[in-house]
Amino acid sequence: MKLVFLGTPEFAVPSLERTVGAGHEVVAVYTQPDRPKGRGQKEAMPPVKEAALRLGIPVYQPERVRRPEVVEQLRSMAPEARVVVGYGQIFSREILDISPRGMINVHASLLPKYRGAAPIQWAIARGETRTGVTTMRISEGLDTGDILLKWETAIGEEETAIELGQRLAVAGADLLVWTLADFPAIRPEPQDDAQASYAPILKKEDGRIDWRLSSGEILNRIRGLVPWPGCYGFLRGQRLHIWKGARADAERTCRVELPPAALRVVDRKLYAGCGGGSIELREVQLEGKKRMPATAFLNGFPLGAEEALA
RNA sequence: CGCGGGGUGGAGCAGUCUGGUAGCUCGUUGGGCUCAUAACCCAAAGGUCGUAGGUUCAAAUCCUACCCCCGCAA
Repeated sequence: MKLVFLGTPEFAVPSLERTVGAGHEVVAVYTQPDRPKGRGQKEAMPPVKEAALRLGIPVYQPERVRRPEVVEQLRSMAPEARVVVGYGQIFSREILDISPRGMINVHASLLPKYRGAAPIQWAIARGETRTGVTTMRISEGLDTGDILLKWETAIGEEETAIELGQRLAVAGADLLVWTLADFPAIRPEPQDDAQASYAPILKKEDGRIDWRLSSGEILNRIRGLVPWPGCYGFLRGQRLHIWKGARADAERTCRVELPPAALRVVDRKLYAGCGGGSIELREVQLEGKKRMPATAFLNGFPLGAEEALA
């Protein structure tokens, strides 16, 4: 099938690679423009662009896809369908109608659950035990299009958003190839809006831990919000990232009871109080420092008796 | 030239402003104590103080250049 691929992040790379691998003719890849990135503000190309260059596919990086000349360019390519995986720009009606089979999207959740920009992270952060990937036809709403295929999987108890993201990227790529192969036979199914939930784009502030939450809720956030924004509190005015936590009673029968946000060292382990109980902080990172095991952190940062996070 | 912090025995840090014997916590090794121990006591090993140059009687510390790591921001 003659296709145009639109995507940007790491998550979209397997979809692009497998689509090509399945024998489809990807005539062009659209992705976000190179942006100054990271420390030093160096220009960096999106992961999908790197993959496309590797595969020898022409890359287009319009500042705005909705501009008339870009729409015209897309139309002139006359693709049978267009595949969208995390492109990062909103499409106009005009664009949606260009190809006969429309635009096919891969979304990292079981729609209509977790519509939006960060379905993987929020599924974990909210304590879901199952999730999946969905292919759908893009409509004008936010992830509201008719569903084509779904694939479901369990979320591991210790699985992080990074790990789940990698799994779902591959699963999504497979599902996409299936969808393209069976396209004429698939009956698009409208989403049940009553069942919908949202996974809004993550903000730095989403990582700030509310220590009144239960230990389970906090641990879910720690797993779900990696690698960004991560979960954090403030210790003596400095940001302290919590990269890895564990149930306080995981290995021992003694529970450590602390008031919310209080920090305490027991048996060389670092505990933080939360709503009803506490969690063990396994891996932390003080602002400007490297991430390190809590034991290493404690060696160079002796904690007072009344220390607490804010 | 986006803002900022940092590179000191195996790990995490102090010491740098006010040059002059390299220190702390932990780990490691040996020994002791103990029914026992990740606990406690004693002892030991282990560092060209990121790299290169400069200033100085003397540089981890002051000056110059470079390399690497990290937080913010995007």
